[in-house]
Amino acid sequence: MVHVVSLQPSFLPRPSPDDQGDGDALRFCSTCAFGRACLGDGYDKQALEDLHCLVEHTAPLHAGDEVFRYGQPFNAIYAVRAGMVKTRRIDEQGREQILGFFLPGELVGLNGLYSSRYPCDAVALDTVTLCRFAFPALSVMATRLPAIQQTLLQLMSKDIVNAALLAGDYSADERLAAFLVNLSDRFAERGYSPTRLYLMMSRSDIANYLRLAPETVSRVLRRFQDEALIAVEKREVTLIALDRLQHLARCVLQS
Amino acid sequence: MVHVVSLQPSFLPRPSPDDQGDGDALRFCSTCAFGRACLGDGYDKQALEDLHCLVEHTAPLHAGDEVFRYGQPFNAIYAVRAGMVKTRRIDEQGREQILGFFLPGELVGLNGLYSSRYPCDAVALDTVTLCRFAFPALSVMATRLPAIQQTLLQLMSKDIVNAALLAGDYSADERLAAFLVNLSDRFAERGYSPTRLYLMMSRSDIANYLRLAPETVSRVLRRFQDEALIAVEKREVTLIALDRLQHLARCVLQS
DNA sequence: GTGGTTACCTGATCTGGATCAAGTCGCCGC
DNA sequence: GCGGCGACTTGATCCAGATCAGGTAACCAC
Repeated sequence: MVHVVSLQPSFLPRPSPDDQGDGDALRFCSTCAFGRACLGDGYDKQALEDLHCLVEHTAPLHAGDEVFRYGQPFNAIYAVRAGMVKTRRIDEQGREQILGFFLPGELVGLNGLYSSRYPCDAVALDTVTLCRFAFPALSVMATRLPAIQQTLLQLMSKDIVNAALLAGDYSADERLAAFLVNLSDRFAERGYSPTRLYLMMSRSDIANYLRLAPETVSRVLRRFQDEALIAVEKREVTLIALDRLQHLARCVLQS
Repeated sequence: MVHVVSLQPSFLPRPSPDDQGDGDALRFCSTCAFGRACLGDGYDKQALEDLHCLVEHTAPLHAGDEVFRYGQPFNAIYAVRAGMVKTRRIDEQGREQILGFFLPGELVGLNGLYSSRYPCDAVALDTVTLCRFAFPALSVMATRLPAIQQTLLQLMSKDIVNAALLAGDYSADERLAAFLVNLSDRFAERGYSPTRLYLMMSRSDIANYLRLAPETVSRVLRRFQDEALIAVEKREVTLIALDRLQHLARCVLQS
């Protein structure tokens, strides 16, 4: 398997002397989807230790590297530690369909559980580091640590709801506004600025994800800028009138 | 809560003398999403008994009745026993968005887990009977009976994959072909004919679900019939050239 | 029967966004 | 500097599917 990443178990000693066993683990884990579970807010010691043994930190991936690939056996899910990941499906005509973008703290790969093969590729958009949670080990652990089961079920449920959002028939304006507001929310959740977004992905990726043409994305961004909703500087977007954007996006995002 | 259905616990005596405690339970359960678990292929007796106590059979709903409603607290998922259910979301403009159709044996309501409120309405399309699995009781049981946890996770994972399918930018022909092939597959899975489909839902519902105009659905069905792919008689559709339909749908359905 | 209602079909027109076709800008290599 | 390349923008044209506007047929109430 050419694209399997090299893994470094988190319980091995690390070079840097100032990290207590795990670099910026505390800072990261507190914003991670599994945060509550990993940090062990009052869970039983043994299970927690097992969970920490289960997690492996991957060596950094670089832009274009694959986390996993369509059709590979599903054997792990990944939490993004740093950088951004996109998932995509290539259909029989060779057309790419982008399914989602994943920020630090978010979980990639849950959709592989059904069919026990990954139903899409996951690709690093820049330099990315990940936490790897092996399956079925994690699922076994979930039976012992109900908080983990709960987290898994909730995250998947959330993905179902989110997937349904983009499926609606919305206008280009609504889609793009929803995209920006959603990113803003997710950045904010993880402790980043909700108004200054750096879009790691290309315009074509955005367009593809929103099922629009790249030209349309350009034009709508332009118009949003003309209407003083946002300021665009290459891939850096500043949300100026978040309220008006939210209003535009309200139909898409209400959930 | 006006719309809560009346429930009849399955372990109470039933009127009909010829059913062994649960009517056509065996026939139904063998095709249900939880089938393996409920029929207890080699699971521990106690857990199985608990599961059967957990399940409640609802009194029949009639066309238009609601199984659950947007915003209600999430407290159960439902397996369809007979009839068909649709889920829908009404957005702020009052526009209806149909999220899915559910056949006998399929599970409705999993998307309520995240947020612990149902994110959509579920409505009976005809006379419908259901099995009700209470939450969080079911989730507690899942920690004791790993097969149930596995089933839950897989079903949700499947929903994620499915939701992504309709989100692609496909032509009206591709969408409708995929819709018919998908229904055919699901009917076949549950032991119904894969070629003679009775579409319980209206043309508008189909159109809405596929993000098309009702007129477009009419026209495409007409064309499919002219091209001898299908035969349409009101709501009864016969798939004549399933292979050609599958070919049309291949980009949408490959998963 | 009549009138009303609901579901569906079909033709004519319109339009949002795709597609086609040049651009511009920044960046890297040399 | 210059040429090439990839990401992005901008304008002109096109088209799949939406919308509009009548239809028909089945069904129910009275």
